[in-house]
Amino acid sequence: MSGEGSKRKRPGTKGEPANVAPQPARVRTVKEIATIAKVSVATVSRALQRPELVSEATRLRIHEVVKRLGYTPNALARNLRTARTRLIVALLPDITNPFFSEVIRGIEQVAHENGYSVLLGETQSSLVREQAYADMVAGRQADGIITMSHRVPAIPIDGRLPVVNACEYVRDSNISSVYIDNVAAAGVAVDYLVTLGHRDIAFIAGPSSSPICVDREQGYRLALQRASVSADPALTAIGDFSIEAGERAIERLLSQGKSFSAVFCSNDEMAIGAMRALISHGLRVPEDVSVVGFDDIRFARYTSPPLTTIAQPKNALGREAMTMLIELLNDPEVPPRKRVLSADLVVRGSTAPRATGR
Amino acid sequence: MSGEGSKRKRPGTKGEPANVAPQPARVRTVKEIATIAKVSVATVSRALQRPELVSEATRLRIHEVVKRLGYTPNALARNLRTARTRLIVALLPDITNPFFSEVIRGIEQVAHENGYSVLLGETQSSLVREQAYADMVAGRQADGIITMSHRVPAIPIDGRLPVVNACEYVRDSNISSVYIDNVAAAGVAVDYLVTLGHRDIAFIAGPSSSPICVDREQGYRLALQRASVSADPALTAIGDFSIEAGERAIERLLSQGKSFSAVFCSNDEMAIGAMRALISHGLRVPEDVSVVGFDDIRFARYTSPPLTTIAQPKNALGREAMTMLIELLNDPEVPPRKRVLSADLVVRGSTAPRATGR
DNA sequence: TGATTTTATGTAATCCATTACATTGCATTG
DNA sequence: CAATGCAATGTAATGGATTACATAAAATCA
Repeated sequence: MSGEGSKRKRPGTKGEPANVAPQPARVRTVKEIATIAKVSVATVSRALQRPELVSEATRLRIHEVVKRLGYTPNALARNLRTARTRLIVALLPDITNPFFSEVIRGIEQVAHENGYSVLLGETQSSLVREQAYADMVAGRQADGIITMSHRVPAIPIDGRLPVVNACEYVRDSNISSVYIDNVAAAGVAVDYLVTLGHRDIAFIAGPSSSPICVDREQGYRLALQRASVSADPALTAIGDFSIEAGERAIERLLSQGKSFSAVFCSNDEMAIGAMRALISHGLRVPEDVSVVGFDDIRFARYTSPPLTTIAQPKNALGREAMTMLIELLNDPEVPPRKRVLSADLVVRGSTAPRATGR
Repeated sequence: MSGEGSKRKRPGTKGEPANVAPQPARVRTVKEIATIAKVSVATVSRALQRPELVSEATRLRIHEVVKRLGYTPNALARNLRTARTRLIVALLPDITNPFFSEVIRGIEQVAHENGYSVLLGETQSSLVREQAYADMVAGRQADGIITMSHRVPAIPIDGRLPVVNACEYVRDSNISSVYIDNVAAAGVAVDYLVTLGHRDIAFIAGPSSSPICVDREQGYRLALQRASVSADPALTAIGDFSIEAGERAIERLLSQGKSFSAVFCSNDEMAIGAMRALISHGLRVPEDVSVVGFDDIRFARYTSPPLTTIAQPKNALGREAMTMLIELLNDPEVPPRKRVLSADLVVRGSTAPRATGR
C-alpha cells in the first residue's frame, strides 16, 4: 500500500510529450484508483459497474482517474467474486472445415447481443483436447460450452451441464442440441438423384461414430428403398470428411469395378475429392457421374462443376445453439431440448439426368 | 464405438442419462477437500501442484479424495494468485480463410509443448472486436496475444506488450513479428510469369491498409521493372481477399477492355474468383490467361485447373510466432524481433507459356 | 419540527487457491 | 546428548474486485 498515490496526482505532472506513447502509469487496482480519487473502493467499483448508484460528481471524478491512468479491472478477481465470466467456449473439431465458420458466426451474433464473448477451441476430435477445454468450465474460466462434436465432455459440476450440442447430437443424452433432420435431408438428396433416373447410387459415408452420419446413411437407404432399389453394400465407402478421403473412396469403388452413375457424399469436401478422382479417371461430372455433397460450404459453388449439395442452415444452427445455451445459463432448470431444423437441396452443376446410353 | 453408453446403463438407474458425466458431487474448494482428507489447505494445494513436497501417504489420500469427489481447482482463484493463466489468444480476422488454419496449428503445437492453451478469437477485422480480446490480457484472463492483423490493439499495461504479430506486421512498431518476405515472394511469382513470356500482367491487390499487401504490390512492380515492362496502373485492381472480389476485379478489367495474358493475385481466394470470372467470359485458364495466387491454401490444389501459387510456410509461421510469444512471456526484456521467412512458388496447372498468337 | 425514507458512501467480509513463514518431529552429526 | 538440518505440515496473508451491511447526510413526509 503506497502513499505514492497522492503524490502522483500533482497538477504539475500533466505536461507530457505528445509524440511518445503515453507511458501507462502503473495503476492496477481499485484500491489505487480509490485513493487517488479520494473515495472508497466500493465507490469505485460502483462507479464502474452500476453508475446510477453514484453521484454525478464522484462518478465523473472516478472516470477521469480511471481513464487518465488506463485502469482495467482485473477480470479474474471480478469473475472469482461474481462466479460468472460472460465467456463461452465453442468447440470445433477442425477450423479448417468451412462448414463451421458460418455456424460460429451465428453463435457470435447471439453471444454479442447478450453480452457474451466467444472463444474458439479446436479439438481435432481429440478427447484430450475436448476435455481440456471443458475443464475451463469446471475451473470457472468460462460459463458454458457449445460443442460441435458428437461427444459431450465430462464436466464435474453440480446440476445441468452448461453445454449445448450444435450440428451434432448425442443419442439418449439430456444435452440440448440443435441439428438438422439428417435422415430427411439425405433422403431429399437421394430422391433427387432418383428422379434424374439414377439407380446405381454410391454413398460416401462419414465416420460411423457420429450419429448424424448414421442418420445420413439411413436417409440414403430409405430413399433407395422408396425407389425400390436394393442397396448394394459394396457401393458404400467410409471417409473421414477430408477431400483426400473422398478421392480414396472413389478410387476404391472404381478399382472394385463397381459401376454407378451417381455418388452421394456425406459432406462437401469428400464430394470435392470424389469429383476430382472421377475426373482424373476420365469420367465426366455430371455427364457420366452425378455428384451430390452435403453442407453447402462456401467453396461448393466454386468447384467445377459447381456442386449440387444439401444446404444446412448454418447461421441458424449457430444462433439457435447460443440461444439455448444462454437460456440454460440463465436458468439451469430449463429442460433439455432437441431442436431439429430442416435443410434444403441446392441444385448446381454436378448433377444431371442419367446418360441414356449407360 | 459408443457402446460405452449402453454399457454404463444399469438396471434401476433409469433416470440417468446414458452418455453424460458421472454423478457430480458438490465438492468445490480446497477447504472441503482438506477437511475430508484431514489435512490443511496448504497440503492439498501442494499435493496437487508440487507433489514432491508431500509425503507419499498423504498425497495418495488427497488424490483419492480429489478423484472421488471430482474436484477441479478454481482456475480463476489460482490465476488471480499466481498472475498467470497459461492461456493465449490468437486473433484472426476470419476463420473462414483456410490460410490461417495451418498457422493456428503451428501455434497450437508449440503452445502445447510449453503447457499453454490457445483460444481463438475471430475479429472480422473489427477494431472493437480486437480490442475486446485484447482486454482479456489487460484483465489478466490471458497471458498474451498473437494477432494476425496489421493492427496492434492497445493494452494498457506496463512494459512490453505480450503481443506477437504473425503473417502481418506493423511498420515502425516494436512488436515482434514473423512474416514472409512478401516483396521477394511476389517478385518470384511475377518473374515466373515473365519467363513464361507474359508481358501484360494484371495484378489483383489486397487492401492497401495492410503492409504485406503493399509489399506484394511492390514485388510485382519491381519484377515488371526487372523485365523492363512499364507497369500499367489500369491493370491493377484492389480486392478484399474474397472470392467475389476476385471475380469483380476481373469483370472490371475486362469491361475496361484491358488486355492481359496473366493475372497475379494477392491471395488464393481472389485467384479462384478470378479464374471463375475468366472462364465464365469464355477465356481459358491457362491457355488464354495464366493465373497465380498467393498463400497456397488447401483448396488451391483442387481448383480446376489446380492453382499455381506462392506457398507460405504456414506451419512455421505459427510455430515461430508462438515461440516468440513464449520467449516474451518468460522475459519481458527480450528485444522485439522481426523474423522474415521465405516462401516458395508452387507451379500447378493455372499457368502456361503465353500463347504465341496473342 | 421530529420521524422516516432515500441517497451516497464507507467498512469489511467474501470468492478460492497459493505460498511465505512458522512449527513440529525426527534423523544426523560431532 | 545437544545442536543442527530437513521433511512434512499448518497458519495466515495475499491476489483484486464485489457487495452485504452500516452509517451519515439529505430529502420527504406528517
